[in-house]
Amino acid sequence: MDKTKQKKLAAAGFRTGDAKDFLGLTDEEAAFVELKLALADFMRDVRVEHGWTQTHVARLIGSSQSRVAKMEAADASVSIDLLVKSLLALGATRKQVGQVISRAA
Amino acid sequence: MDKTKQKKLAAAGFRTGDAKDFLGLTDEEAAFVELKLALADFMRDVRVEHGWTQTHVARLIGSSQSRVAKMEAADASVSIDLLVKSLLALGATRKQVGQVISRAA
DNA sequence: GACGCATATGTCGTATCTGACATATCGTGT
DNA sequence: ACACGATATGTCAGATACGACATATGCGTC
Repeated sequence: MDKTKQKKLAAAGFRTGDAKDFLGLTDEEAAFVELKLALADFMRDVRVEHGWTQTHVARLIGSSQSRVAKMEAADASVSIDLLVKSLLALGATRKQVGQVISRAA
Repeated sequence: MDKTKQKKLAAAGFRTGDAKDFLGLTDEEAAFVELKLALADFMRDVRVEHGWTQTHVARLIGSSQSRVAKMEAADASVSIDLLVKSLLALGATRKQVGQVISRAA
């Protein structure tokens, strides 16, 4: 597993290296986490491409800078609902969201 | 708006015909609801194609029949997280989920 | 190395989602 | 008309996600 992904999975609430994950992380769970990471990355891409700060994005979507940071980090406390709603609020289309999810890691 | 979609939007917690919706339902909100409806429909398709009852699906995903019914109805109380997790647990792939979301209504 | 700005992390009270249960409605066979 | 399996709807206590705030870390510029 490459280091970047490992770091992100860790941030998402899964620690690589302890027994539970290697033994118990099912295919669905892995797919779910990667799907969430893809949305989080896309969220950051959209923001950076517009040259926006996290604080500005927070204003646009009616949230706070800290939550935006957690969204981009795919923190365990952020839902896919929030990511999708936020992306749509930032101007992404439903089609784009679907494509981001479809794309293989 | 066709009657079927109208009924579903209503079930999803939006009542057509009152002022708030026609005045205040933004494009993002509409896109979000339709995205959720697409997942709900897909959930039903997967179940029916396998010839499963809602009770059986509930067992497979560790939930209850009533929640499965609400998922398929895109009830306001079900999250996209739950829909996606459930679909993955039923054997749908991340790619399929993305395609369902991408597809236009 | 102090300042300013952007991003990350921790915590908290409240709001929303969850599975479960009860119960209602539908559909179909007898 | 009745029974019965499947699906829908209402409700609730506990679980989880939310925005907000405080604070920490990074990172250029002076």
